[in-house]
Amino acid sequence: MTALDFTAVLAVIPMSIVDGVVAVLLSKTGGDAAALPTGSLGAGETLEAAARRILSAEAPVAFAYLEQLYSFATPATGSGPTAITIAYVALVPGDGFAVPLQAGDRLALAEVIVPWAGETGGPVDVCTPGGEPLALPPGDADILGQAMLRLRGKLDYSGVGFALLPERFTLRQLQDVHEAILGVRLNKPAFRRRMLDKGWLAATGDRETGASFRPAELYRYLARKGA
Amino acid sequence: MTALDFTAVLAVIPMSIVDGVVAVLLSKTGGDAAALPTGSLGAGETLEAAARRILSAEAPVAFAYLEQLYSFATPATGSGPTAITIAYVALVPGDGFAVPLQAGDRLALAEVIVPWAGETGGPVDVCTPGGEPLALPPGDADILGQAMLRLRGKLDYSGVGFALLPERFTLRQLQDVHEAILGVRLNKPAFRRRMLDKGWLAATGDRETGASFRPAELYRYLARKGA
DNA sequence: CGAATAGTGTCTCTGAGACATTATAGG
DNA sequence: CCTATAATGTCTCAGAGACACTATTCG
Repeated sequence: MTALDFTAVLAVIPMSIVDGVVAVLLSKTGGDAAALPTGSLGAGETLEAAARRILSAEAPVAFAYLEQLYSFATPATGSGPTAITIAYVALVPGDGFAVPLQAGDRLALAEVIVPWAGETGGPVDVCTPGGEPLALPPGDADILGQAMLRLRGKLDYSGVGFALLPERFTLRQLQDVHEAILGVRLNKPAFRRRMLDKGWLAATGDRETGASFRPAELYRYLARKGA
Repeated sequence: MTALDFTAVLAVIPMSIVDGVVAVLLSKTGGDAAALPTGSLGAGETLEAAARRILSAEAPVAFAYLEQLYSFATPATGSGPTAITIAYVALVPGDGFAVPLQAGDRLALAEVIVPWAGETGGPVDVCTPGGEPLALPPGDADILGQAMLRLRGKLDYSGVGFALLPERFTLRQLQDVHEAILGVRLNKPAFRRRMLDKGWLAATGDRETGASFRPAELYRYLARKGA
């Protein structure tokens, strides 16, 4: 068997929590159409380095936690060579989507609607913050569904949730992240106990400001391996 | 950025449970050295089809459940192009390793030794059934570690364990699979309750034969989506 | 009947949901 | 004092570990 040549494409999924729901940054491709940001792998580049470079070019967020999702081969269509696409999830903390969205109009903020419960799996829908459905290229809805499935599965044993929060956060913010990803409402006392019992959190002693009610305490995430 | 050309390699990890421990089939590369079976992606081939073809060529087992594991780019070393390697896990049921091992001497049966507990992650060691350590190419121990991590993580919510068992099996065999993958001993009554409560199993009414003691009932796995 | 393993009943402990109660900020 | 939310105490229930016990097959 001889080694054939292929093109290598990376698809990056910039994800964050915006207004209490899971949101992604998409490249505008038309009026009500958008697509995942993509780019080509460079020679001598690792996959993660390429994903980070493409994210900076297409959706320049200040910081993101990257995790490889899935790879697939798109068989050659007539002329061109077969393309290998490697999908990466980029978890953006806090309100990191605000800056790239203001910087230009190439990007579209999209809300992710998960039409299945638990860890069933399958494609998801996306719409604008106003509720208008967005059209995606074939395959992108499945990739986004895989990303949601991965997030739901890793949420309560791996600390991916903290990649979506700022350095210091309240337990209510942490619960909002979990509820947005899981798509269910959680019990507050039980959630607090479970999080604190894991030993991943350190109280800072400081409290949030600007609230017109009792301010919540701010916590830090004690980084563990495996994100 | 122009699209560059890369070579695409698939690495397949044939895994099974042999004598109560996790075992892999490796290609012999020397006296005490072995490597994961690999092959090139063909034009117009999907990744899973290529992995299945390579498995048939390198380690011809009768049946295997395939699952994509991870992809990485090996930067070009001087002359050749950058290689993209996509790793697949092939779960082989029952004693499916027996036939390919007898068919030739290109293959080595190796036992996987996991030096970390739980879902810590990291490279693993391999040795012959006799206990002799086997040398692996750089990176292969990490890929095998990722495979073990994936198996441990998916074991109790996804039914991957059943891909390592024959069509009909006893609850003791199922428990042996779980104990081999998790590397811990499990409580029998609790394990039985948990498995039966999931609703994934159907009793066949038949019992195993050949035992010199009370024969156990045989169960079937009620296939669910997501393997 | 003895040996070996299959399969079950029961106690206990832990973790989580539900609900009520107390605490603390601004207006 | 009122309101809204933070934070906690307590009851209850479900799931799992531990352990002992019964059941069934072969020799």
